[in-house]
Amino acid sequence: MDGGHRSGCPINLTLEVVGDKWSLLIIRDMIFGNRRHFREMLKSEEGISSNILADRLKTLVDEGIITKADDPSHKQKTVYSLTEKGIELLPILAQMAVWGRKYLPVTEELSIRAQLLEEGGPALWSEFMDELRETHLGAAPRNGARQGPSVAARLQAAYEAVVARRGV
Amino acid sequence: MDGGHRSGCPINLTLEVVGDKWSLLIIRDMIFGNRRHFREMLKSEEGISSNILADRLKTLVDEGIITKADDPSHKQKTVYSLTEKGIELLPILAQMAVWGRKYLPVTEELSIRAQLLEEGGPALWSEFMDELRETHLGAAPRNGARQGPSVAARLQAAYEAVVARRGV
DNA sequence: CAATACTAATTGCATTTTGCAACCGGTTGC
DNA sequence: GCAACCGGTTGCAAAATGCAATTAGTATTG
Repeated sequence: MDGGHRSGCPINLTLEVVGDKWSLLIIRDMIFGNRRHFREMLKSEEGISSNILADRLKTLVDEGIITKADDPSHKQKTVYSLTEKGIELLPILAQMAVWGRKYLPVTEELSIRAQLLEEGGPALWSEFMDELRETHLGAAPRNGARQGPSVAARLQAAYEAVVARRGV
Repeated sequence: MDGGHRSGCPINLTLEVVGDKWSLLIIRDMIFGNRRHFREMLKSEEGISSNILADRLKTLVDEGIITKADDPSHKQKTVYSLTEKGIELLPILAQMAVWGRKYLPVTEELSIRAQLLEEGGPALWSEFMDELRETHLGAAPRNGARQGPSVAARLQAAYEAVVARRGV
């Protein structure tokens, strides 16, 4: 009747899908690190192991959060892309970043992106999500899209500036 | 050196603390259901078992997200309260509720609160968090506090109206 | 054209976490 | 005095996780 769900509460259902220690980190790497291939994701900051990564990618595909396709440039490569459902996880990640930055022992270089995202607020998240729709869904740039460097590029530049200032 | 953390990324650190299937449900019940005692929390919609509940409450206390105190009205009762750190998890829950309501098979009576929270936006979340500071931290009402029924009361009334309309 | 490195995973196995049900000593209200 | 309630604890089975080695096929390099 209910597909084996514990309850029909939206928070509970969300936790049933992404309430583990790895799924949202994979989404984070896809969104902020533009990682699209298995080997790239395997090099996550936190050291995910290959069996867990393979399992989570399968689950995320089944849940409609990402899609999987052959990479035309390399017969053995697989490209993973975010769906609209996956792109809209960004506000959850953003709020987690706000909370983590405020209350947990973050490192400066890994939280500079979170700081910019917090300062930019929902307007910046929205701009970023539009970029992700272009990158992952092949959507056309939205009307009135901002000129200049993309949100992804600005976040990356800020990260690299911190790394450069503080040394490798 | 780093207290055993996988990385200093704010999203990762947040997931290390609340990245499981139960912790945020306990917080949800404390925030939206005003559940403060062990036996109340045990009756969660999803059926948490007592050993898991005891374990998670201990962890949440250790992490500074909730506090534990004797209930003066009953020698054997323990009252759990949210800390400021715990209250500020509300935006994460709210975003999860938005996403879950949009993409997962929620039930109407369990998502009406999420709908009101989404419509009210960050301003309503902020008002709700101020109420929680009064209830859990003994804070004074903020200046210019809204008159009339509290956010908690409004959410509860909306829930009960749906239940009444649709039958038990 | 053979050696090497890279691709997305899979396998086996040990450890950890979860879930279930029964149980516990003490307290409270009737 | 007794049933219901209090916050847990215990024992045990099942599931999830973590690690290291391995796989079969593909691309690059000398």
